[in-house]
Amino acid sequence: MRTETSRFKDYIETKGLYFTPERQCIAEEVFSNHKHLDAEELLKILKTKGSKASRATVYRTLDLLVESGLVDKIDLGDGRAAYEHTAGHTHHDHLICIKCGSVEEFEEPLIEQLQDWACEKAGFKATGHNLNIYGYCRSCNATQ
Amino acid sequence: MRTETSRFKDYIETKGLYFTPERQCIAEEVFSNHKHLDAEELLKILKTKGSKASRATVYRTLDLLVESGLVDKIDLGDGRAAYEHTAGHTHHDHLICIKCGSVEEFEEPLIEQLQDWACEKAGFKATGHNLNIYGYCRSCNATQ
DNA sequence: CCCTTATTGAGAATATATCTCAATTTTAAT
DNA sequence: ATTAAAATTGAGATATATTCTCAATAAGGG
Repeated sequence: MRTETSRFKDYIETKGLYFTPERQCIAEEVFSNHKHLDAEELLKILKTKGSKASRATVYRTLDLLVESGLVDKIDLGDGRAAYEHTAGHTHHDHLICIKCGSVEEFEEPLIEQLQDWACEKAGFKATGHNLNIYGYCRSCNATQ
Repeated sequence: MRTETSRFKDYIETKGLYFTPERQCIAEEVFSNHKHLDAEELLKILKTKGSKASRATVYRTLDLLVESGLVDKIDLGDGRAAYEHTAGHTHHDHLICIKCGSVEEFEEPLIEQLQDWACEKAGFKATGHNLNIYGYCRSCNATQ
Protein backbone atom coordinates (compact mmCIF):
# COMPACT_ATOMS: atom_id res chain seq x y z
CA MET A 1 0.00 0.00 0.00
CA ARG A 2 1.16 3.46 -0.93
CA THR A 3 1.51 5.93 1.85
CA GLU A 4 0.76 9.57 1.34
CA THR A 5 4.39 10.29 2.11
CA SER A 6 5.54 8.08 -0.75
CA ARG A 7 3.15 9.85 -3.07
CA PHE A 8 4.71 13.10 -2.01
CA LYS A 9 8.18 11.62 -2.64
CA ASP A 10 7.09 10.74 -6.17
CA TYR A 11 5.77 14.23 -6.73
CA ILE A 12 9.00 15.77 -5.50
CA GLU A 13 11.20 13.50 -7.60
CA THR A 14 9.09 13.89 -10.71
CA LYS A 15 9.80 17.59 -10.44
CA GLY A 16 13.54 16.84 -10.28
CA LEU A 17 13.79 17.95 -6.66
CA TYR A 18 15.31 16.19 -3.67
CA PHE A 19 13.29 14.27 -1.13
CA THR A 20 15.24 15.40 1.93
CA PRO A 21 14.92 14.19 5.52
CA GLU A 22 13.35 17.53 6.46
CA ARG A 23 10.70 17.21 3.77
CA GLN A 24 9.99 13.63 4.79
CA CYS A 25 9.66 14.56 8.42
CA ILE A 26 7.30 17.45 7.72
CA ALA A 27 5.19 15.40 5.32
CA GLU A 28 4.87 12.52 7.78
CA GLU A 29 3.70 14.83 10.50
CA VAL A 30 1.11 16.47 8.27
CA PHE A 31 -0.17 13.12 7.00
CA SER A 32 -0.34 11.56 10.45
CA ASN A 33 -2.16 14.47 12.01
CA HIS A 34 -5.88 14.73 11.54
CA LYS A 35 -6.37 18.23 12.82
CA HIS A 36 -6.23 21.53 10.99
CA LEU A 37 -2.66 22.54 11.63
CA ASP A 38 -1.24 25.97 11.16
CA ALA A 39 2.39 26.43 10.22
CA GLU A 40 3.59 27.61 13.63
CA GLU A 41 1.84 24.78 15.42
CA LEU A 42 3.42 22.32 13.04
CA LEU A 43 6.83 23.85 13.64
CA LYS A 44 6.37 23.47 17.38
CA ILE A 45 5.30 19.83 17.09
CA LEU A 46 8.27 19.07 14.88
CA LYS A 47 10.61 20.62 17.41
CA THR A 48 9.24 18.49 20.24
CA LYS A 49 9.79 15.44 18.05
CA GLY A 50 13.43 16.34 17.59
CA SER A 51 13.28 17.60 14.02
CA LYS A 52 15.49 20.59 13.42
CA ALA A 53 13.54 21.77 10.40
CA SER A 54 13.45 25.54 10.38
CA ARG A 55 10.47 27.80 10.00
CA ALA A 56 11.45 28.62 6.42
CA THR A 57 11.63 24.96 5.50
CA VAL A 58 8.27 24.24 7.08
CA TYR A 59 6.61 26.98 5.06
CA ARG A 60 8.39 25.94 1.89
CA THR A 61 7.44 22.32 2.32
CA LEU A 62 3.83 23.15 3.07
CA ASP A 63 3.73 25.01 -0.24
CA LEU A 64 5.03 21.94 -2.01
CA LEU A 65 2.49 19.73 -0.28
CA VAL A 66 -0.32 22.01 -1.39
CA GLU A 67 1.10 22.12 -4.90
CA SER A 68 1.11 18.32 -4.99
CA GLY A 69 -2.59 18.24 -4.23
CA LEU A 70 -2.08 16.00 -1.20
CA VAL A 71 -2.75 18.83 1.21
CA ASP A 72 -5.32 21.62 1.29
CA LYS A 73 -4.64 25.08 2.59
CA ILE A 74 -7.46 26.74 4.50
CA ASP A 75 -7.61 30.45 5.04
CA LEU A 76 -8.50 30.93 8.70
CA GLY A 77 -9.64 34.48 8.11
CA ASP A 78 -7.39 36.05 10.72
CA GLY A 79 -4.24 36.13 8.63
CA ARG A 80 -3.28 32.56 9.37
CA ALA A 81 -3.70 29.48 7.24
CA ALA A 82 -4.32 25.89 8.29
CA TYR A 83 -3.37 22.76 6.43
CA GLU A 84 -5.07 19.39 6.21
CA HIS A 85 -4.29 16.33 4.15
CA THR A 86 -6.84 15.36 1.54
CA ALA A 87 -6.44 11.57 1.71
CA GLY A 88 -9.80 9.89 2.04
CA HIS A 89 -11.63 13.19 2.30
CA THR A 90 -13.97 14.44 -0.32
CA HIS A 91 -13.89 18.17 -0.71
CA HIS A 92 -15.49 20.06 2.12
CA ASP A 93 -15.78 23.56 3.45
CA HIS A 94 -15.32 24.99 6.92
CA LEU A 95 -17.21 26.47 9.81
CA ILE A 96 -14.71 28.54 11.77
CA CYS A 97 -15.56 29.61 15.30
CA ILE A 98 -14.43 33.17 15.95
CA LYS A 99 -14.58 32.58 19.69
CA CYS A 100 -12.80 29.30 20.39
CA GLY A 101 -11.05 28.90 17.04
CA SER A 102 -12.46 25.45 16.34
CA VAL A 103 -12.76 24.39 12.73
CA GLU A 104 -15.64 22.15 11.74
CA GLU A 105 -16.13 20.64 8.32
CA PHE A 106 -19.23 20.44 6.22
CA GLU A 107 -19.89 18.91 2.87
CA GLU A 108 -22.30 20.15 0.25
CA PRO A 109 -21.54 18.71 -3.17
CA LEU A 110 -24.12 20.94 -4.81
CA ILE A 111 -22.19 24.01 -3.74
CA GLU A 112 -19.15 22.69 -5.59
CA GLN A 113 -21.24 22.16 -8.68
CA LEU A 114 -22.71 25.64 -8.54
CA GLN A 115 -19.22 27.07 -8.22
CA ASP A 116 -18.09 25.19 -11.31
CA TRP A 117 -21.01 26.59 -13.25
CA ALA A 118 -20.26 30.12 -12.11
CA CYS A 119 -16.65 29.75 -13.29
CA GLU A 120 -17.69 28.34 -16.61
CA LYS A 121 -20.10 31.21 -17.21
CA ALA A 122 -17.36 33.73 -16.41
CA GLY A 123 -14.65 32.03 -18.47
CA PHE A 124 -12.67 31.70 -15.27
CA LYS A 125 -10.18 28.89 -14.80
CA ALA A 126 -10.22 28.02 -11.10
CA THR A 127 -7.14 26.73 -9.36
CA GLY A 128 -8.67 26.60 -5.93
CA HIS A 129 -11.31 28.00 -3.72
CA ASN A 130 -12.13 28.73 -0.16
CA LEU A 131 -15.51 28.75 1.44
CA ASN A 132 -15.37 29.62 5.09
CA ILE A 133 -18.26 30.52 7.31
CA TYR A 134 -17.30 32.48 10.40
CA GLY A 135 -19.39 32.62 13.55
CA TYR A 136 -20.07 30.82 16.81
CA CYS A 137 -19.93 27.05 17.06
CA ARG A 138 -22.61 25.11 18.89
CA SER A 139 -20.88 25.18 22.26
CA CYS A 140 -19.68 28.80 22.10
CA ASN A 141 -23.12 29.85 20.97
CA ALA A 142 -24.61 28.17 24.03
CA THR A 143 -22.36 29.90 26.55
CA GLN A 144 -22.45 33.26 24.87
CA MET B 1 -33.12 60.67 -1.20
CA ARG B 2 -30.92 59.22 1.49
CA THR B 3 -27.32 58.85 0.67
CA GLU B 4 -25.30 55.94 1.97
CA THR B 5 -23.20 58.41 3.90
CA SER B 6 -26.24 59.72 5.75
CA ARG B 7 -27.23 56.17 6.62
CA PHE B 8 -23.78 55.70 8.06
CA LYS B 9 -24.15 58.93 9.99
CA ASP B 10 -27.38 57.59 11.49
CA TYR B 11 -25.70 54.34 12.41
CA ILE B 12 -22.83 56.16 14.09
CA GLU B 13 -25.12 58.49 16.01
CA THR B 14 -27.49 55.74 17.07
CA LYS B 15 -24.50 54.12 18.71
CA GLY B 16 -23.81 57.37 20.54
CA LEU B 17 -20.62 58.00 18.59
CA TYR B 18 -19.45 61.11 16.77
CA PHE B 19 -19.76 61.56 13.04
CA THR B 20 -16.41 63.25 12.50
CA PRO B 21 -15.05 64.85 9.32
CA GLU B 22 -12.58 61.97 9.00
CA ARG B 23 -15.35 59.39 9.14
CA GLN B 24 -17.41 61.35 6.65
CA CYS B 25 -14.52 61.66 4.26
CA ILE B 26 -13.67 57.96 4.44
CA ALA B 27 -17.30 56.91 4.06
CA GLU B 28 -17.83 59.17 1.06
CA GLU B 29 -14.81 57.76 -0.67
CA VAL B 30 -15.90 54.18 -0.06
CA PHE B 31 -19.45 54.86 -1.21
CA SER B 32 -18.38 56.75 -4.32
CA ASN B 33 -15.90 54.14 -5.41
CA HIS B 34 -17.16 51.10 -7.22
CA LYS B 35 -14.05 49.03 -7.08
CA HIS B 36 -12.89 46.58 -4.47
CA LEU B 37 -10.64 48.81 -2.39
CA ASP B 38 -8.11 47.61 0.11
CA ALA B 39 -7.28 49.73 3.12
CA GLU B 40 -3.88 50.94 1.92
CA GLU B 41 -5.26 51.89 -1.48
CA LEU B 42 -8.03 53.82 0.22
CA LEU B 43 -5.52 55.59 2.44
CA LYS B 44 -3.51 56.63 -0.62
CA ILE B 45 -6.59 57.94 -2.43
CA LEU B 46 -7.64 59.92 0.63
CA LYS B 47 -4.18 61.48 0.85
CA THR B 48 -4.28 62.62 -2.78
CA LYS B 49 -7.65 64.21 -2.06
CA GLY B 50 -6.20 66.19 0.80
CA SER B 51 -7.66 64.22 3.68
CA LYS B 52 -5.27 63.85 6.53
CA ALA B 53 -7.00 60.77 7.95
CA SER B 54 -4.39 58.43 9.36
CA ARG B 55 -3.96 54.76 8.70
CA ALA B 56 -5.41 53.90 12.12
CA THR B 57 -8.51 55.96 11.46
CA VAL B 58 -9.02 54.40 8.06
CA TYR B 59 -8.90 50.91 9.51
CA ARG B 60 -11.12 51.87 12.42
CA THR B 61 -13.69 53.49 10.16
CA LEU B 62 -13.72 50.55 7.77
CA ASP B 63 -14.57 48.33 10.72
CA LEU B 64 -17.46 50.60 11.60
CA LEU B 65 -18.68 50.59 8.01
CA VAL B 66 -18.64 46.81 7.96
CA GLU B 67 -20.40 46.70 11.31
CA SER B 68 -23.11 48.98 9.95
CA GLY B 69 -23.80 46.52 7.16
CA LEU B 70 -23.29 49.19 4.50
CA VAL B 71 -19.95 47.73 3.46
CA ASP B 72 -18.73 44.19 2.93
CA LYS B 73 -15.25 43.02 3.74
CA ILE B 74 -13.74 40.53 1.32
CA ASP B 75 -10.80 38.38 2.25
CA LEU B 76 -8.44 38.56 -0.72
CA GLY B 77 -6.65 35.41 0.33
CA ASP B 78 -3.18 36.95 0.39
CA GLY B 79 -3.48 38.52 3.80
CA ARG B 80 -5.25 41.61 2.58
CA ALA B 81 -8.91 42.50 2.67
CA ALA B 82 -10.94 44.52 0.22
CA TYR B 83 -14.04 46.53 0.91
CA GLU B 84 -17.08 47.24 -1.22
CA HIS B 85 -20.30 49.01 -0.46
CA THR B 86 -23.42 46.90 -0.53
CA ALA B 87 -25.88 49.51 -1.81
CA GLY B 88 -27.94 48.06 -4.61
CA HIS B 89 -25.96 44.85 -4.59
CA THR B 90 -27.45 41.56 -3.57
CA HIS B 91 -24.98 39.27 -1.89
CA HIS B 92 -22.40 37.85 -4.21
CA ASP B 93 -19.13 35.99 -4.12
CA HIS B 94 -15.84 36.58 -5.87
CA LEU B 95 -13.60 35.26 -8.59
CA ILE B 96 -10.11 36.48 -7.79
CA CYS B 97 -7.46 36.37 -10.51
CA ILE B 98 -4.14 35.24 -9.10
CA LYS B 99 -2.33 36.71 -12.09
CA CYS B 100 -3.70 40.22 -12.60
CA GLY B 101 -5.45 40.62 -9.25
CA SER B 102 -8.81 41.47 -10.75
CA VAL B 103 -11.90 40.69 -8.69
CA GLU B 104 -15.03 39.62 -10.50
CA GLU B 105 -18.37 39.04 -8.88
CA PHE B 106 -20.81 36.22 -9.27
CA GLU B 107 -24.19 35.55 -7.78
CA GLU B 108 -25.66 32.21 -6.89
CA PRO B 109 -28.52 32.53 -4.41
CA LEU B 110 -28.77 28.77 -4.05
CA ILE B 111 -25.24 28.68 -2.62
CA GLU B 112 -26.34 31.06 0.12
CA GLN B 113 -29.26 28.85 0.92
CA LEU B 114 -27.13 25.71 1.09
CA GLN B 115 -24.76 27.49 3.45
CA ASP B 116 -27.64 28.42 5.74
CA TRP B 117 -28.74 24.81 5.83
CA ALA B 118 -25.25 23.60 6.62
CA CYS B 119 -25.04 26.04 9.54
CA GLU B 120 -28.40 25.02 10.84
CA LYS B 121 -27.46 21.35 10.75
CA ALA B 122 -24.26 22.07 12.68
CA GLY B 123 -25.86 24.35 15.26
CA PHE B 124 -23.53 27.06 14.04
CA LYS B 125 -24.46 30.73 14.28
CA ALA B 126 -22.87 32.46 11.31
CA THR B 127 -21.74 36.06 11.50
CA GLY B 128 -20.24 36.18 8.05
CA HIS B 129 -18.79 34.15 5.28
CA ASN B 130 -16.39 34.31 2.47
CA LEU B 131 -16.49 32.37 -0.77
CA ASN B 132 -13.61 33.15 -3.01
CA ILE B 133 -12.55 31.24 -6.06
CA TYR B 134 -8.93 31.75 -7.06
CA GLY B 135 -7.61 31.19 -10.55
CA TYR B 136 -7.17 32.87 -13.92
CA CYS B 137 -9.69 35.33 -15.27
CA ARG B 138 -10.84 35.16 -18.87
CA SER B 139 -8.19 37.48 -20.23
CA CYS B 140 -5.28 36.12 -18.18
CA ASN B 141 -6.31 32.62 -19.09
CA ALA B 142 -6.15 33.55 -22.78
CA THR B 143 -2.62 34.95 -22.66
CA GLN B 144 -1.26 32.30 -20.35
C1' DC C 1 35.17 11.48 -5.35
C1' DC C 2 33.81 15.64 -7.77
C1' DC C 3 30.66 18.75 -9.75
C1' DT C 4 26.42 20.91 -10.29
C1' DT C 5 22.26 21.95 -8.43
C1' DA C 6 18.98 22.02 -4.78
C1' DT C 7 18.20 22.81 -0.01
C1' DT C 8 18.80 24.50 4.37
C1' DG C 9 18.90 27.62 8.64
C1' DA C 10 19.22 32.00 10.82
C1' DG C 11 17.80 36.06 10.85
C1' DA C 12 16.45 40.13 8.22
C1' DA C 13 12.75 41.96 5.72
C1' DT C 14 7.98 42.67 4.35
C1' DA C 15 3.19 43.36 4.79
C1' DT C 16 -1.03 43.95 6.92
C1' DA C 17 -3.29 45.22 10.67
C1' DT C 18 -3.75 46.56 15.57
C1' DC C 19 -2.51 48.93 19.74
C1' DT C 20 -0.98 52.85 22.80
C1' DC C 21 -1.55 57.19 24.60
C1' DA C 22 -1.25 62.08 24.86
C1' DA C 23 -3.40 65.74 22.37
C1' DT C 24 -7.45 67.20 20.14
C1' DT C 25 -12.22 67.38 18.83
C1' DT C 26 -17.04 66.63 19.50
C1' DT C 27 -21.36 67.10 21.68
C1' DA C 28 -24.45 68.33 25.17
C1' DA C 29 -25.18 70.88 29.18
C1' DT C 30 -24.72 74.99 31.32
C1' DA D 1 -20.22 81.22 24.60
C1' DT D 2 -17.95 78.14 28.15
C1' DT D 3 -17.13 74.12 29.85
C1' DA D 4 -16.80 69.35 31.07
C1' DA D 5 -17.12 64.57 29.81
C1' DA D 6 -16.49 61.37 26.49
C1' DA D 7 -15.00 60.01 22.00
C1' DT D 8 -11.59 60.40 18.44
C1' DT D 9 -7.41 61.20 16.39
C1' DG D 10 -2.42 60.75 14.62
C1' DA D 11 2.11 59.06 14.99
C1' DG D 12 4.58 55.62 15.79
C1' DA D 13 5.32 51.31 18.24
C1' DT D 14 3.92 46.67 18.14
C1' DA D 15 2.14 42.15 16.73
C1' DT D 16 1.82 38.49 13.67
C1' DA D 17 2.31 35.70 9.69
C1' DT D 18 4.91 34.87 6.08
C1' DT D 19 8.64 35.47 2.70
C1' DC D 20 13.25 36.64 1.43
C1' DT D 21 18.45 36.56 1.47
C1' DC D 22 22.51 34.28 1.21
C1' DA D 23 26.33 31.70 2.72
C1' DA D 24 26.95 26.99 4.17
C1' DT D 25 25.56 22.35 3.46
C1' DA D 26 23.67 18.22 1.38
C1' DA D 27 22.03 15.41 -2.59
C1' DG D 28 22.62 12.77 -6.60
C1' DG D 29 24.72 11.78 -11.15
C1' DG D 30 28.83 10.71 -13.66
